[in-house]
Amino acid sequence: MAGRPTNRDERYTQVMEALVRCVARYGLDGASLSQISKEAGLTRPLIRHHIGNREDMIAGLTNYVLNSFDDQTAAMIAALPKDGTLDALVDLLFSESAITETDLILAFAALTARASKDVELQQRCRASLLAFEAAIFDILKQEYTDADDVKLGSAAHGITALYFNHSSLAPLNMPQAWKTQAYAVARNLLKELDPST
Amino acid sequence: MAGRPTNRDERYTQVMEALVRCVARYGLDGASLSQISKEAGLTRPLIRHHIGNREDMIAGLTNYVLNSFDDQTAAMIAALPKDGTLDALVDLLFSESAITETDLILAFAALTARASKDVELQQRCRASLLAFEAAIFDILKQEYTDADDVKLGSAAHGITALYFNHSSLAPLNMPQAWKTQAYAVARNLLKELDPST
DNA sequence: CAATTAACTGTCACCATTGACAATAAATGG
DNA sequence: CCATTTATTGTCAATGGTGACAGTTAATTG
Repeated sequence: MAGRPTNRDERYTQVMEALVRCVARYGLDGASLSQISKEAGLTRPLIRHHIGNREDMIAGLTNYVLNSFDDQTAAMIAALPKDGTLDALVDLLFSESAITETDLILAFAALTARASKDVELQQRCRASLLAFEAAIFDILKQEYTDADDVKLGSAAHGITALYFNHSSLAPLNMPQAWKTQAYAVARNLLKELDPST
Repeated sequence: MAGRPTNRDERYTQVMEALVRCVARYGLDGASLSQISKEAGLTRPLIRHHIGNREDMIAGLTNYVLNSFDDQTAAMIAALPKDGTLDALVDLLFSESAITETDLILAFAALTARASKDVELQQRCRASLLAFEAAIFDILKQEYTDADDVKLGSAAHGITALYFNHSSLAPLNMPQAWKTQAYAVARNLLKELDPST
């Protein structure tokens, strides 16, 4: 006989989404559990019941952020069309509609800053980042099959850097001209790979 | 008649340097005043005597970080040699010896993340960042006097993004191959400006 | 040496946050 | 309708951090 059905998974993501927003704005230790629970629309004792104490929460956040980032990387590959791949890629990374994912990158950055004190965290963040860069590389490779791998690697690195920088500086609300420049530079990096020039 | 000579300036920078390190590792709210004072080699009541309460400290940090960043920008321009300017620039930004300044960029990033809630901070960070990018632009302009301003702007933007990304991800202790790629991409951006190709 | 000024230390009360637990309400199976 | 399981709420003691102040020591001038 089974009792009341659990909603742990639902509550879990509910809290994690709120936590990502809080961490993006206030840092890993900047928000109290009350603030977080308020952001999640829940009570403080309730999030404790479902997730645990603060330590458990940031452990959960780590998993959530890194998994989400990896999932996003995989989804990015899957979502690209057969033709016009590169334009679609640049749009995907630098369009305004990626606001939700901006908080994820900011939370990733917050974890990154702490990684200097936590070897395991350091390794996991590094792996996710390298996987992202490798994914970009694969996409470029698929488009420019006969290009030099070194050049492809450089382009992938540059685009990754532009993307992280673009997302990390989102809170500064940079002028439109600055944002469009990110587009332009990304395109320039790709253009240089084009064998027709 | 004057009493004991003041050492406020000395203590001030002493605390600020410690604070930059703490903020870089633990975030704006991640370190207690005791930790900070310990990092500075002082007692907690003493840093209060010289600087004030926590609010005063982060206000001081904001000024310190942004001023230091602006100073660094100015010093960067001044330090460049007459010939081989661009190689020197890339070395200056991406060499290993810039470890001290890495914490400054990380602190800058911490302030940036909070800027979404503080309009004045947002403006100041934005101004510093744009000034940095403009400084890079001027350096490039000086070297390639007859190049297109749009292309120069793109290159300046790209180098800035690479530099911030490189510094922000320093805690991840990325592999050497990754770091040298930052060099390579920066050089590629400059190479494209070269009229001889 | 006296006076003065400021650095430095010791200490304490206050308060927000946290962790924990008991009690209640809700939903499901038999 | 009962038993069971879990969500949800209410509440409280303990902890840690903060702010503040009184008191002490050190350095400099006349």
